[in-house]
Amino acid sequence: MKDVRVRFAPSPTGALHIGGVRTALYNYLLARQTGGTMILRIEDTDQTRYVPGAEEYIVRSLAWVGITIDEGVGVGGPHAPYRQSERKEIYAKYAKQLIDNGHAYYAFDTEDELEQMRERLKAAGVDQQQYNSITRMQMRNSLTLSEQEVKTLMEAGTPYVIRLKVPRKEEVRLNDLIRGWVMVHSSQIDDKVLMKSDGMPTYHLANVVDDYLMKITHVIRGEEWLPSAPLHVLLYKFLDWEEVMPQFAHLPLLLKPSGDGKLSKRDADQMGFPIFPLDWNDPTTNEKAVGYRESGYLPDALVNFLAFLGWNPGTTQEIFSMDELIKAFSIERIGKAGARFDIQKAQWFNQQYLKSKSNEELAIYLIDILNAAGVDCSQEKAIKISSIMKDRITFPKDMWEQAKFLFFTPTTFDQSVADKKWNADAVTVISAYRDSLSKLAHFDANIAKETLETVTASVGIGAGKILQALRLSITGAGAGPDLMMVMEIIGQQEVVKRLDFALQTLKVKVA
RNA sequence: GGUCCGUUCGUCUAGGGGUUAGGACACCAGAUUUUCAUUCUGGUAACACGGGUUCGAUUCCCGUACGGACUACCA
Repeated sequence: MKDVRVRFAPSPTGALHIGGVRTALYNYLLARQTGGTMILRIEDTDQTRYVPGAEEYIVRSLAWVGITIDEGVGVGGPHAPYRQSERKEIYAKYAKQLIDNGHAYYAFDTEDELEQMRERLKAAGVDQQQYNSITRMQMRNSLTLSEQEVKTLMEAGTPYVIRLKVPRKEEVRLNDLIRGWVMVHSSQIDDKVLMKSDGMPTYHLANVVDDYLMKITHVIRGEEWLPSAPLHVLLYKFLDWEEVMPQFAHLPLLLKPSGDGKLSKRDADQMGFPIFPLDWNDPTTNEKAVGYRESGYLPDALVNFLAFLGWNPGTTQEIFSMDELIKAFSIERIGKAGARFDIQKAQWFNQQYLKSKSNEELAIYLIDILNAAGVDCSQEKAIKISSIMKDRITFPKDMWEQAKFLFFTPTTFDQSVADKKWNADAVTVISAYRDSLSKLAHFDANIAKETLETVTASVGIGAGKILQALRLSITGAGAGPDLMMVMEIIGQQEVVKRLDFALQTLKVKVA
């Protein structure tokens, strides 16, 4: 195989969608596996949809998930510029070439005229209302107008577009890497606009020209492009680039959790999960969206999850680092059917990745979170907290949110637990335990435990019977991480203080 | 409507002419845990339908149904 060159080519119309991240990932995996080149190209040919900050957002998002770019916007390269708006003249040149070769033509039809044509066809019961080999002969273009008329119109500054002259009868074939041969009859393809009246190319022309000039070998993109792929094949042919045409791989779509339709921001909002990799403030609507990063997803976990949405290695291994993905990836093993987006699976991956981290690593996350919450914490203490919370969390922030009692003395107690477990025995043991603890010269989890055993033995009440009451008095809740470690983290004095408080507050019909 | 693509447990999927149709998530149950969580064990659960081809189809072929994408001077 020639040197693989792939590209990710988003348009900067907003934040990068999670589906786009997956597309970028598959491109990246193929590039890295083959020692090829990963290119980032920005498809900003629609000036009306340009959103400030979107391009930068895309670059930052890719960097966050660990997709590095070899060539393109932000890094440069031999085929610069990589922003299509800066390549206007290039497309114009090839459009002109197509016209000279009789494969394209100028069209002067106004929006109203196009609308009228569609209405007319619809009224006549024609299946497809398109600008094609038949209808173009009834429109105002350089095929129906005389050379002189065309010249006059253009000199008068009449707006015009350039359209592809799609042949009337031709079988267009394309061998998709994922779907096999796809055949479409040219009569089904309309005379797509190649150059818009503002002098910018449309996606179709720009993408073919750039892929050719940038020597792209594999076009890996979403399935929504499949219907227009035959058009692109036609373009390669008319430009005489057929032999170097890239291979196509149209990825199955990421579907809503309900399964009906492409995953959209709306669905994500409704179901309460992120759709963008990073936080995004839309400058046009002023809407704020929370990203995967800010929600507490680890980039490795997100990547692992995304990679498995539409692809699998054929083994039972589920956890893959980026390097392992690079080794295992293959286009052949990409599925054909759309994959529903299941956020629960993403959470499971996140949990797995979190669990595989060392306490020291987790402590770093925790300290960040605590700082943001304005809470002080030593590294030593953060490491201990990480160790007891590690197996109970899905997101780093859980270490804080589920363990606030480590920092604040509880002021209330879970009533249902109190009702069930706070009884005379509990009061007896806890009172005695409080007294023993207060006299200790040294204190840690082990000592706390030994002391409890001694106390329960001496009063003849099983530790199991009162442990939940003890937990309640220390944490305010009936469930939580290892209680002895909790006591060690809180410290002797604080524990005694809390026991006093609980004994006073929960005082029960002890007698 | 037209064109194209698709269809294995609820979800992601493996598999493939003869299998107890495998795994993972989720769910349920049991064990461990002083609790919850983790972990372990077990369980419920799938080849859309109809024809063909075949000794035999979930697997191959053809239809049907259903779903999706596309159908702009948007990408």
